[in-house]
Amino acid sequence: MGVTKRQIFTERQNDLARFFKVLGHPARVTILQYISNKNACICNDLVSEIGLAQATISQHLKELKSIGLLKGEVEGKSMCYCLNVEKWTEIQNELNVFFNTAKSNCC
Amino acid sequence: MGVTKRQIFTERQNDLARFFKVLGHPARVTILQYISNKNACICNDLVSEIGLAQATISQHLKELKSIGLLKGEVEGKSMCYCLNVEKWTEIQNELNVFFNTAKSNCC
DNA sequence: TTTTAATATTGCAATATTACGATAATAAAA
DNA sequence: TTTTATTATCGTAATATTGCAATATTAAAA
Repeated sequence: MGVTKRQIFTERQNDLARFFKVLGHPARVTILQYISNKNACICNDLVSEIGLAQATISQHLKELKSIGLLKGEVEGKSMCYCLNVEKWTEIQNELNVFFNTAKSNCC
Repeated sequence: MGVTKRQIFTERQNDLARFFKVLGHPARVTILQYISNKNACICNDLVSEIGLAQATISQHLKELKSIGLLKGEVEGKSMCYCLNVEKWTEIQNELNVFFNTAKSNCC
């Protein structure tokens, strides 16, 4: 056992769950807050800002990139990460549709 | 290793992540959709509707209850689950604040 | 070219999650 | 009281996630 049975759900259900799941870690929430706060994009400051090892931060950034929430660009010898605002808005809208649909059906 | 370091994050960051995490499974997304669709509250239909064992569904319901998204009431020999609309709205608002704050800081 | 700085990847250990069968608990029905 | 139906909990196996040290990669600087 132990395998999530994705095949019994719709693509939309799986996609929604995937978005929620990636956002479902305090380090990733914090990374997103930090990057958006700095306006300018951020790279390794996260390591000193958040108390996690460089390898760990890098993994979390990878997850956030995997759903398109972050864009990373090479900037000299470091990486410049910034919010992908289009995707950000798209996901926010998706989640609101999910919430509003449920609410309107229910009550 | 393997333990999420919650102590290095704020309560709000942990709370947000917790909401996202609970919603981050396709079975739980599906359960919420199903319950809200039926308007009337639902209990064991979920087991036949979704292709998961009764014990598994029960665990997922427990998770959803743990963040207050569902209310469960005894109804004869079965349980009647329904959306906790106040909590639903509250969480939706929290998530929107998170999304909007990031967006307005960033761009 | 060699060094340095920043980031990514690999490999591993610890922990958490997912799922299910078996069983317990609960309440109505017989 | 006994049976039946429904839901919860326990125990366990499989898988996934988290975190870090060590190492690789990459590009500027010396």
